[in-house]
Amino acid sequence: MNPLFHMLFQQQRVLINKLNDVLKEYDLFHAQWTILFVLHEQGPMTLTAIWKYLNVEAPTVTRTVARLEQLGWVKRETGFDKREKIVDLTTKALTAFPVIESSIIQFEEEMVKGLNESEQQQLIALLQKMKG
Amino acid sequence: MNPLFHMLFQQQRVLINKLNDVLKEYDLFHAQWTILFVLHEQGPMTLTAIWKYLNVEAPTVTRTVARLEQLGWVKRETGFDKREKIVDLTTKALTAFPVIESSIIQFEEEMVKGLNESEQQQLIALLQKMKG
DNA sequence: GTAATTTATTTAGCTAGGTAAATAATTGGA
DNA sequence: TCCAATTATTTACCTAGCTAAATAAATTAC
Repeated sequence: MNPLFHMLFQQQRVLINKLNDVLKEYDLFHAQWTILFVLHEQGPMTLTAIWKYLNVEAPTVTRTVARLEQLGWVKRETGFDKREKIVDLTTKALTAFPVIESSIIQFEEEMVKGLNESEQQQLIALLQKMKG
Repeated sequence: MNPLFHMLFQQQRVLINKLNDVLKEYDLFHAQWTILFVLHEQGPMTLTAIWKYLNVEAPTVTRTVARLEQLGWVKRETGFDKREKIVDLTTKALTAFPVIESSIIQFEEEMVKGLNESEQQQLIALLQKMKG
């Protein structure tokens, strides 16, 4: 196995586990947080808008949004087009958001503190270049 | 969300999907192939040796090895220490290995062809550095 | 205006990661 | 020696990707 690929896999798994660990305090998992983050950034979105934005498949988003609704982070309403469901943050989510976000930012800074600004840019550029 | 993290996540998902696509021809998934690869490299191993080597949790390996056994790629035998199971490749796996491996090598080369040797080294080094 | 096609979402079922706890065999200590 | 602790594996059950196919609503073509 190409050592670069192996490293990407390991790195990503470690990152997800650490992220989940930070989010544990708020009873969230990383994919759930990602959706809350996107909704906070973009405002109410349809399911299709979410999965296209995140570049994952529709059923994955359906499931995670359903879970977020159960947990009270999100509400779903049928749109004018009755096929689509519009997803929006609840007040619970809006209230909790800044606190969670600051935890995440702190974590992210901790994670990349081994790299200076230029190295981060370089890493992003190299990853982009690999996207053959 | 930190753009670097976001990119790592996307990259890894794209990579796994493409890998699975290559392996489809052989009725394998990437995690299954990884275990076959390790066994080919290291010879017969206990489950514990495998999950420590791959740096994943034991139940994940138990499940995947069980599936590989069902599919006839691998056999399990109890060791001298009756707690441990020793996993080994079947003749089917040994026969198919070179063919699959060459597909994978070709795929890997295709994937990194946007990067020259020094860029690959650089990328590995930067990822390593992030491992805070 | 109705039938065919497209689009949005969901359901079912697979792989693959994780944790927590159960079981069985081995090892160590009093 | 025998009981306690450790170790190897498994089971049960989460999250989170994926594909394929079902359903329902909207759009298009005739």
